Amino acid sequence: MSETPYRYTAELAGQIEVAWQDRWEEQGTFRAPNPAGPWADPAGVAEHPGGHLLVLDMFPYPSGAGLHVGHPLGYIATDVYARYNRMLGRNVLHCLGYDAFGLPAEQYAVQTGQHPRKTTEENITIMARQLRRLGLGHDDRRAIRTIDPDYYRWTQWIFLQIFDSWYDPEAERADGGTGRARPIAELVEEYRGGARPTPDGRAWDDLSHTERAALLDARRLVQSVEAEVNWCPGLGTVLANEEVTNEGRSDRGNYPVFKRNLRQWVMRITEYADRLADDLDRVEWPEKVKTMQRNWIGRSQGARVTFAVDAGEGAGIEVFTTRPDTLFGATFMVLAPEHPLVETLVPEGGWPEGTKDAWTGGAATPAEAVAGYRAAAAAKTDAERQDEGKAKTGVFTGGWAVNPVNGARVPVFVADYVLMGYGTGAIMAVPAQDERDWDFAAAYALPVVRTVRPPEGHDESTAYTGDGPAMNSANDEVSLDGLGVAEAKERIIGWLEAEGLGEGAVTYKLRDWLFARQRYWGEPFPVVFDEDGIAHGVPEDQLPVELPDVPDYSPKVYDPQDAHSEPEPPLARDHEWVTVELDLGDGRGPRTFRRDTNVMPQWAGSCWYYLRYLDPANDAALVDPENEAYWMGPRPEPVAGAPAGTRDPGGVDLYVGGVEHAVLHLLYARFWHKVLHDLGHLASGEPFRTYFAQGYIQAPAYTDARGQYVEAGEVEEHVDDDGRQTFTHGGAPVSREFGKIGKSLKNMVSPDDMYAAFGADTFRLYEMGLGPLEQSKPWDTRAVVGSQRFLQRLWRNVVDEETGALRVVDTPLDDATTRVLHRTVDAVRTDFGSLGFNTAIARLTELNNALTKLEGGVPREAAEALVLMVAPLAPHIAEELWARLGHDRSLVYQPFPVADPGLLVDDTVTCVVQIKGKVRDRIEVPSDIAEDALRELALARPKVQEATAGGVRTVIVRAPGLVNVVPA
RNA sequence: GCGCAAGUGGCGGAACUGGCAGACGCGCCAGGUUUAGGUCCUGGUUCCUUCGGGUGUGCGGGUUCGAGUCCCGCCUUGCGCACCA
Repeated sequence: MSETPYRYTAELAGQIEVAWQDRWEEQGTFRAPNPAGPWADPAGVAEHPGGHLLVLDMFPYPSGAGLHVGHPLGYIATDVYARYNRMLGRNVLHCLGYDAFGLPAEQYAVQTGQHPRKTTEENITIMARQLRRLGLGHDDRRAIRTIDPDYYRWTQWIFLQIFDSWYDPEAERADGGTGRARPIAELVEEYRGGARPTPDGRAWDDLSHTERAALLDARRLVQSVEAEVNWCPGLGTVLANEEVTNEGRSDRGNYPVFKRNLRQWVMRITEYADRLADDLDRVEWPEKVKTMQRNWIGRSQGARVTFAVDAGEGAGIEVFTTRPDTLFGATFMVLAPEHPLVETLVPEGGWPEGTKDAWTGGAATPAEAVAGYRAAAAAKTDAERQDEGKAKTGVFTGGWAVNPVNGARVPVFVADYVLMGYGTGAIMAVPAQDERDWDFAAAYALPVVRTVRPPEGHDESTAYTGDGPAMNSANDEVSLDGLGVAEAKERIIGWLEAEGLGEGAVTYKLRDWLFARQRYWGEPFPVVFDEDGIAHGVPEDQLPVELPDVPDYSPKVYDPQDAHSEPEPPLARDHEWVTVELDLGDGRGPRTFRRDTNVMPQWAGSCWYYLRYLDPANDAALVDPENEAYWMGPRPEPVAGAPAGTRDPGGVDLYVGGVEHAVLHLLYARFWHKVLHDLGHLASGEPFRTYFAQGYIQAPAYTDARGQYVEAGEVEEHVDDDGRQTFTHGGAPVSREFGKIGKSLKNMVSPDDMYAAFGADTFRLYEMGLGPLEQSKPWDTRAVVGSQRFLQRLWRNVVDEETGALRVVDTPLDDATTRVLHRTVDAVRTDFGSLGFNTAIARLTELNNALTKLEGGVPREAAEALVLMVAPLAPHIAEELWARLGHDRSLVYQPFPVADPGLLVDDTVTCVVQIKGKVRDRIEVPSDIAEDALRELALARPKVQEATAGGVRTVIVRAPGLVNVVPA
């Protein structure tokens, strides 16, 4: 029998933790009242005079491997923040659901031969157990799952809202801007009423069924387009641009991706490019993430200019340029190899007059040269094109164009440094002011005309891309000479527009969002096709379109290198499901349709889950508007750092998650949110007002002599004679590195092990105490014991380890401890409010240690305050101690301790006396000492006297803490 | 190549607007408790030192009475972008 049966061991911690988790669940402790909807509880809402707070974690994906110790970091942080805010009297909504559709689950299911629903649900069960054991204060009623028909019914509903919308760039918005999504029905009304003429002028009612559909489909925010897409044979599906890595491989699975022209569904996110870029000013996000989104959107301002072509009539080559001011320096043109005009430019027969040898690529005719170059370019992936470095290659097309500003004949080249996917796929080349064009000009002996005067000392063998006065830039009608870049741009655009040669223009790097996947495990499209191939949304009252339980859910995958394979969705194999009789409610009665066999990408479910959290049981709307306005509506004040005059867009109060979703999820969700806002479904204009990018926990991983990872748990550590650490695995030396926790580095550490060895509270405290939340930090299981010691001391300050009796005393706190207590309260409040949990823990540790050293037991006042302050971090032990201290209600809604400002300053402070900036002496002085008095006191000190024997040059006094004496 | 972060003890990290560098924790050292080990408790722990002090926040300069903090130039690491016209 142990002498300390009431010691706070991992075992006791476990008992306490599970008991409180049960109690919280039974009592619905963390259920946040809603103002409206099926769970309307206005009285409950009114009980929170402190207002409301919506705290959100990134939607977790239930992986088959279970959680590792890196996963809970953000969940713990938001839980601490949420619990702290509950104690401030706020109505806090915090919950967690599961993003459970998607590729990994499907891949896993295919591998194991089990249905993805089965494996997914098993994974959710495991993860839910692991998370529950952490003691997160989640509203358990709101744990939604994307794979549930009650959920994806609304995913499909949102899809239909977007499908049935068009973007009206002229429409005014409530926020004063122009451009917003409107229901397609309004477009129909405009056509029908004549407010908007049809392209050929016929009346709407005279158009055929298919003609009308074509007109509307061209305007919808979801469109089926024939476009160059990313085809991934290894996954058997097409992918969005955002899902393809820089190396031209799939984000998931790392398979090769090929460019293919295919007809596919896209969401017209490009219509929102400006707003997605501009509204970043209105949210509080890490600047890094805002920059990533801005780069991805890639907005650039410039002009479109048309160059007439020698050969054919009309057409001409349209280029986009950000430097229209340099038009006079355009000495040649370049088209992307895929550019459709290339063929029309190539003359029959041999090389035209003026062709230089370097331009021909050694071919006998332009046709041969161009065909050869295009074939070679087509055979390369984007990655291969880039791998070849910056060396410029290309061939002359044999065609000539005319520079519209000076009539100069300029040769037209094809070169793969111009990309078909950006701008118009054609450029005017201005070697003097563009490095790439300079390189090309140098390689192909093309002329260079400087049109911006470089500064003194500029290397004449390079392009000059900076600002400066224009030169060589005048014709009979317009002169830019002497103007700076900005003014020159403005003037030339004015002239181009007046002459009908071009116009100011904006282009974006952002492409429309390819939305369909030829896989099984996702939301089916709520779309059917009629006998004319026209797409119709499934009527709302017939949602959800349930994912059928097909016998063969494996996607048709191919050799990953087989670029010419074709996507084949698994749903297409279920002929019974594909063919359906429906009444669309359009007065034509039930008819036979063919279902769309694509499924939505994984992002679909995670684009709006935070909205469903607000009202998960609502079957009349995706969220009751009053609930959305309450939890997410705009706040009176804009976020910190927003430009003057900014209106708050609303959104989640705190969103915590990894930065890996900086462009994908965060951009898609903003897009959907804005569409729903435009259509009047949401009061908020942004989903995430404040986003905090957390760091990762890294764990040691070990490689053997061959560079292979070995199981980290089997590695032995040694210290050699020099005190250096060495590591061995099975006797053989291995080397250590730190990396992402997971199977591939064989360095998995499970929270389950931490629960067993220390308890959840210790684990929580350790993760929060490691360092700043935004930083990546190494995991060290051996150091966890420090957090356990803290809780053991806390426990011992309240409970006798031998008898289990209460140890606190009902004597008043001494003055010094009172001041320590109040200073701790003050510091901890500041730290909790700014997610500074590591420093909060340091302060609590100091207080705890101070109480430990008190003679004669810990006064109740201090013990209770400490328990309350520890509660957000280590809620179970805090609840247990609170109960043992005689309280019969949970401390979750207890007011957080308040510091008395009068107790934050001491009566006396230690003043530092410096001589020439070096600390030489200290004096105890009253904290309200006057400057002059302090100066006298300092100058009278023997050490100062000694140092200033030769006189005093100056004395700096910063009462009451510092005096710096500078001897002459 | 361009852009953005960050470099502080053996380790993770503290340090508000320039004002006692190293809070708190791990590890390590010493002492106490214990038959012993572990636990727990107390103290110590930048480096050098002739024990007076000197030195010290990636490197080199600068501003200042005073610099981890501000300025200039480098180095290293991490992240993002990378022919985007």
